[in-house]
Amino acid sequence: MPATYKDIRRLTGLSLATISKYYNGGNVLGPNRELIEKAAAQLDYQVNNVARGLRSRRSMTVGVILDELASTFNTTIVSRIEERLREAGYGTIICDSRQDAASQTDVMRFLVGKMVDGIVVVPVDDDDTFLAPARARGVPVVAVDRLVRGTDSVVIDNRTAIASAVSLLGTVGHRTIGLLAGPDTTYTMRERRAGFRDAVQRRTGVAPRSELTAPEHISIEGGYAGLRRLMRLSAPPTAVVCANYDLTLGATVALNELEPGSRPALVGFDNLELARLIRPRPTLVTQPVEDLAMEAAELLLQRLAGEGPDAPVTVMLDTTLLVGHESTYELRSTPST
Amino acid sequence: MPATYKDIRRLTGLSLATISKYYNGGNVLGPNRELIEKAAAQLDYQVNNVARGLRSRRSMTVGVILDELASTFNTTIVSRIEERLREAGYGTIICDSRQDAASQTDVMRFLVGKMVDGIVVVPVDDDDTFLAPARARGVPVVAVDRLVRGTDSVVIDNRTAIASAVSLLGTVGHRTIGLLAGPDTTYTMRERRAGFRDAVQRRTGVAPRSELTAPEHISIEGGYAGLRRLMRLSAPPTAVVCANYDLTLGATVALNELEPGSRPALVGFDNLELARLIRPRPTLVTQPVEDLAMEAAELLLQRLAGEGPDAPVTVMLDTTLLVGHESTYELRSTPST
DNA sequence: CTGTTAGCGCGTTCAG
DNA sequence: CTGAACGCGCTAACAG
Repeated sequence: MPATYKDIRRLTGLSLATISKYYNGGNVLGPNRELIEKAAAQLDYQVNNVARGLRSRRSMTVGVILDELASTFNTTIVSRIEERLREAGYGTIICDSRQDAASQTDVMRFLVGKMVDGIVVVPVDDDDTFLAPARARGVPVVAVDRLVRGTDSVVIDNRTAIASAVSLLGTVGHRTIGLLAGPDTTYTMRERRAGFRDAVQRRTGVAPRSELTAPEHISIEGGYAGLRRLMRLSAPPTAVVCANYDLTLGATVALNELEPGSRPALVGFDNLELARLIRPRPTLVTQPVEDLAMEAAELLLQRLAGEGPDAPVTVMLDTTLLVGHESTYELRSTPST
Repeated sequence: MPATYKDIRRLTGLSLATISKYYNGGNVLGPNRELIEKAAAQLDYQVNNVARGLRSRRSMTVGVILDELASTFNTTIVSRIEERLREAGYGTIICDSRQDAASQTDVMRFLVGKMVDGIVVVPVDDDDTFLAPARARGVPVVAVDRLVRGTDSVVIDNRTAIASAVSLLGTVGHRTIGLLAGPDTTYTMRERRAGFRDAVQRRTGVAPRSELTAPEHISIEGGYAGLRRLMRLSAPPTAVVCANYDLTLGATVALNELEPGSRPALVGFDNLELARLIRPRPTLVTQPVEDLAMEAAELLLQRLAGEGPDAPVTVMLDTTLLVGHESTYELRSTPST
């Protein structure tokens, strides 16, 4: 049975209002402060945030909905967001929608029912109807890694990211470049594929053959199967760009099974942990994942404080092309004579 | 401004008590049920869980404290626990203690202040004083992957896990076996190292030289550096057991940089995702991570329901030794003549 | 600066 | 089975 203001009142003789003020940064006389502090220590008192939430209409919790918890990208996002929000006193309720739209809808209702003050979401697809409960309640939502119309969004510049990879490969002589990317059902993949096609078109004057950009399942196995598929084409690519971490991982495994001489150059996406150790160092499109998370957290905190512009904000961050150490050789196209 | 019972009363003419009963599984007449349902739909009514929590003294949220969010092991744990608890109506507040004891203490206070009904924790080390706030409040705690005295714990049989790896290696002729493990500051690593020493002692009659079991930093880089260190010994091991996923990953990278003929046999820990693709398939000690999570969730739900034995429960699960496909060759010791 | 008073939205008595 | 009344712990007016 936790202690309450009443217990403190009993021990100090002060009124509830004074005690409340003490706990809410109001002005309380020195002697009274000490009285309260002593009583609180003795009672092991802790503010009841539930009662406080009922009164103030703020639960001091936010919801984070992830399309998939088991991904490095997302855990980094959550970790940073949680850290920043906790600093500000918010608890982070996490929900994994497991790439399932129906489950995402359930989770949204669940969170709104839990009276969260705000929501960060990495949506499973482009259908934003699941946001309805939050919108109806006026609960602020920040989308991460997806551009959602009518909602604050924090994304990376996907087109430029992929274009820079294509550009680098083109510079070192590659003419036939393949892309390993997921289906066009998400913003991210659509942008990356579009960025790829545009970049190739600009460089060569023609769009890449569709078999060079066919969608794969977004997974390690998808990357593995995808690279093998590309290399079996009648005119296989001499270089491959991967549009995602898992695809990069799978493609790397497949690559290592090929004869050294017949391996295409590879530009991967985002796998920083391993990148430091694998030799030759792979060339990578690197997302500023932590910045993405920080921007999302700050944006949400702003909304929670009732600040920020009236219109939805879109924050777009730049990626970095991390060129592999011994990549001059690695990236060079094998002469096609 | 969300709707309340009062709004429903206005639309139905029923009393607050009846409406409350409807939402709490009580007996309400058919016609009245329909009335309430219609009004609720019209008002887009949702129960205010904060108010409910104040009254019922249950916030219907639990806290999960992780020593590190950015680990596959932990994300799997969280994902499953979150799923199970949400089914039961509980929200999961996640907190990353980032391997820092002080931060772990902060987080515990934070969660208790948030009035969580229970806590699941993967502690950073053996010091359990951080549990004090939960104990003082009678908040049930379940420890995962660590044995905590006086607290419900769900762990794996670490000693047997490592012993089975040593046993397999011994069977195929290895006499000098190295271990890559972290320092003895956590239960897990202590058990695994002890299991290793015991198993080697049983097989050979003597304990392994300490340089064969020296602690490494638990990370990909630690595994990388550790394997290289072992191979530089005057009498290097012909086989190496890794006591953790990251160490396995790093050791694998280092292994691939060695001359094929001089590579030790490797038994890894837990890296299921990659294991399906890497050839030859590595031999792995596999933890039942999902079961671990489920047991923890069920145990906590039991405690939340006020059930279960009076004394703390320890659940110990078995691991599986997943023998690599082409491992008969891989695991065989190179004749040392 | 402090105390008094009146709820926040809901669950739970107890009568009826 | 239903309704009226009270209070969970705290905050937000007001008075003083």
